[in-house]
Amino acid sequence: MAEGAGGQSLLFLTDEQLRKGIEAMFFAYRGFTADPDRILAEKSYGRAHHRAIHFIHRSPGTTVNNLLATLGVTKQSLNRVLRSLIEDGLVESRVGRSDKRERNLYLTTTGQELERELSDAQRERMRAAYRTAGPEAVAGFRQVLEAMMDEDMRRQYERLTEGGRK
Amino acid sequence: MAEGAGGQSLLFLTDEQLRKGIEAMFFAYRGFTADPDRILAEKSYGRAHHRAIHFIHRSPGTTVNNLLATLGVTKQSLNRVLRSLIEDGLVESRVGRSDKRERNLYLTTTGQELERELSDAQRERMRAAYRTAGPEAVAGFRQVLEAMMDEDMRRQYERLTEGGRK
DNA sequence: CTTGGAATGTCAACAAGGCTGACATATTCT
DNA sequence: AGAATATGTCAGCCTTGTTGACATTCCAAG
Repeated sequence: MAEGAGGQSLLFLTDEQLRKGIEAMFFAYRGFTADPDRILAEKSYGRAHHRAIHFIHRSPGTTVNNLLATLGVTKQSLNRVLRSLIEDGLVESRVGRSDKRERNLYLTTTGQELERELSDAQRERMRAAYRTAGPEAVAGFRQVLEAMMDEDMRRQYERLTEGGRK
Repeated sequence: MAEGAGGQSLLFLTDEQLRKGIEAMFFAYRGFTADPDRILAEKSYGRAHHRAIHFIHRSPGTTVNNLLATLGVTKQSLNRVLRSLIEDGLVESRVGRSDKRERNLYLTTTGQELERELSDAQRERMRAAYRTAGPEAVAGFRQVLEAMMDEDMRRQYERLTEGGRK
């Protein structure tokens, strides 16, 4: 039953299986953001701030335009978040060296501290999930997620993970 | 190097691996919601409407309180969304049979059509990802997602997937 | 029967964080 | 010199989350 031409079972492609995957994504993403959200709420920041901090940490010196592309929001939206982070002394914006129109973004010491706190919390949940599921499951997890991305996002993602710091 | 007491490699639990998983979740979730978002934008609905429609479809006759617990929002927030769906004739709200304080929620024919359109789009991307990654990867994907949920969410999730329609 | 509590709905106000459009400024490229 | 680029900013709008207050309706305990 439901055997493909190559004799391989395609039961994992039924609507029922796909629906389970969809609902798993929904609930898991809530868990994924829950811990940072709690920390951020105390400091009256939101997810938008977290995302900005995360990617500035990942690519220190990145420009505003780069960040816009990674986050997929408008400059007005990002600017609001960025302005508050700069005012609060978590992010530093330096005029570009070669091209003075650009602003290079860096985390300050305070910014790095918050980044640490947030990513520790998020990593801790991830680590627990990984440990529970085991290495083979983790490999599959990443494969499916990568296949689920849009082309542009996959490029962003690969640029980050391959070219990332060692 | 990095071998546990049982001789099993723990390299998949390094901060680097965890960070990749975190970023994969971020980008994949964008892809996950992209197709429904496009359809919803045309009809001037948002993700909140999609979520309500999805879970009413999954559990026809569910009460408002049930839906609140599943979605994790306040009744006021849900009520706004629900009201517009009822006004537009996508959702029907019937007074409860045994307990008349409760409202039982159902999709109308029109509501079912939109649900179909949305879930077709979302399933299509899921199917493509599943097919690319293969059945073993899918099993791992689900395992990690389930391990990532909060207790309450996992209960919600299991109640849905186990007790769900056949 | 009355009263307390539960479930629901509604109104108002507010905030975060998306969006668009328009415009200013500085800088670089042609 | 003029066009294009990168950024910032102002104003206004939308969705979707929040809290607080209050009305209604119904069930169940006293």
